[in-house]
Amino acid sequence: MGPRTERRQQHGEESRRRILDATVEIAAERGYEGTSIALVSERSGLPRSSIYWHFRDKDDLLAAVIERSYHLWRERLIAAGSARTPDLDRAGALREITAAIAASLLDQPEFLRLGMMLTLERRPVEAKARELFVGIRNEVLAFATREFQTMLADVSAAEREAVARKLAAFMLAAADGLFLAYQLAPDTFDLLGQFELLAIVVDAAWDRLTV
Amino acid sequence: MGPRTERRQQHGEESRRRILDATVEIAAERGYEGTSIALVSERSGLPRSSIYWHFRDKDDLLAAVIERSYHLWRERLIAAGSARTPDLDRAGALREITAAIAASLLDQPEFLRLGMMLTLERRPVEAKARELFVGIRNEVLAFATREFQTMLADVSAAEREAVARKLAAFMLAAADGLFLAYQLAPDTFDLLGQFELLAIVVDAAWDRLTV
DNA sequence: TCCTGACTGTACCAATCGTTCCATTCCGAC
DNA sequence: GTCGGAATGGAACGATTGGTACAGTCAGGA
Repeated sequence: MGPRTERRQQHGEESRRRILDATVEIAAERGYEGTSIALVSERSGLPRSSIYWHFRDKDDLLAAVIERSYHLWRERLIAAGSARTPDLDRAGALREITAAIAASLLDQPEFLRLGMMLTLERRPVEAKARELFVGIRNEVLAFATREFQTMLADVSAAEREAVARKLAAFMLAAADGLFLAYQLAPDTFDLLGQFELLAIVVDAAWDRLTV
Repeated sequence: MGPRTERRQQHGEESRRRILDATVEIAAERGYEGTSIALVSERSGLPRSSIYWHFRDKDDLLAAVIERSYHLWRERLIAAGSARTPDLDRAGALREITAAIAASLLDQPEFLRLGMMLTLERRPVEAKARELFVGIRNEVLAFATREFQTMLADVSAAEREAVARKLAAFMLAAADGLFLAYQLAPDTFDLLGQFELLAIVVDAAWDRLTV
């Protein structure tokens, strides 16, 4: 890998990035079937043939978009969640977590938008992109479950995992729902306030499930 | 309207129903753009021209589908929610409500599936179908808010409406999220258990918001 | 028997779909 | 300058898209 390939790759990567930028924008607006290669070409300024040079086919392109938007969202979430106040009580910790999720979703909404669309769109030939999202989603759920388990020190080991899993699944699903409601009416839906309520609600459920 | 028109209308209504049946099935699977007239024709067994005889265009067809699936779901929800146990405490009442919602969604999932897809799909030319769903959704929210207000007798009138609206918005959004998670993994997601948890959670939030 | 209006069947339209092909351009290495 | 691979440009492909036009079928009323 001399400097030659580096420069060439820089040029190629730049085009690839522009294609992905255009695609994520379109796909988050119009779903899988609504994302046409012609529109991607038009909005990225690159010819159709370039798209097929960088990606095998449409399915491959959409999968790449999911992957990249996931990583962008994940970085944003980690950035928002890293500044944790030490020695916080459970309610406070939950409030910080939900605030971080809300911030990451406001900043990088494309990943979840796209993932939800792929969740709902059940085409006969299952798209690679959908499978990718399902896998990522399961990882996130497993991560949240582990986090909750460490916060459940006072519960017997037997029921700890079950409670943690149930709470994590609920919290993730509820966060999805709040995001969706926000997509429906961004001007009137109080996303941040609802995420605060989510923290309160999970905290309360904690008591009721473990007593 | 003599017997002649009746018979003819019966025939026509039958065709119209078959078209709507096929469309709702396809649209709930593939979204707006994925719903092609050719596929609707094939699955309903009626020629394309009949579809255009019954509906002005694709947009009109989709709007009709939304409307009918909403009414079907609504009937199912009312049926599930009408058998309310008298003199139940708040927690019990909430559990009955969430159970009714869960049952209606399991029985008539198409309405919410379709509505969510239209919520996420933001095409430049806003479809009539989407506006219809937004309107229905606002009605449901208003209804839930009113119901909650009557259950908030112990709260001062000033904050009663605000609290009821916030709780109703949260409950609806969370229900959407649970439904979505179930769509993602119907085999592993415990929809009924999660809806029970939703009842518990809203009951707990009630105390914390009104104290 | 003929008329009428609801519905069906066929053919057609321009536009767009995803994809392929291939000639051309670009640019660093030699 | 020449070579080679990365990348672009443009044309073309067969299939499918939503939509229109129109003739034909059918049943019931006059």
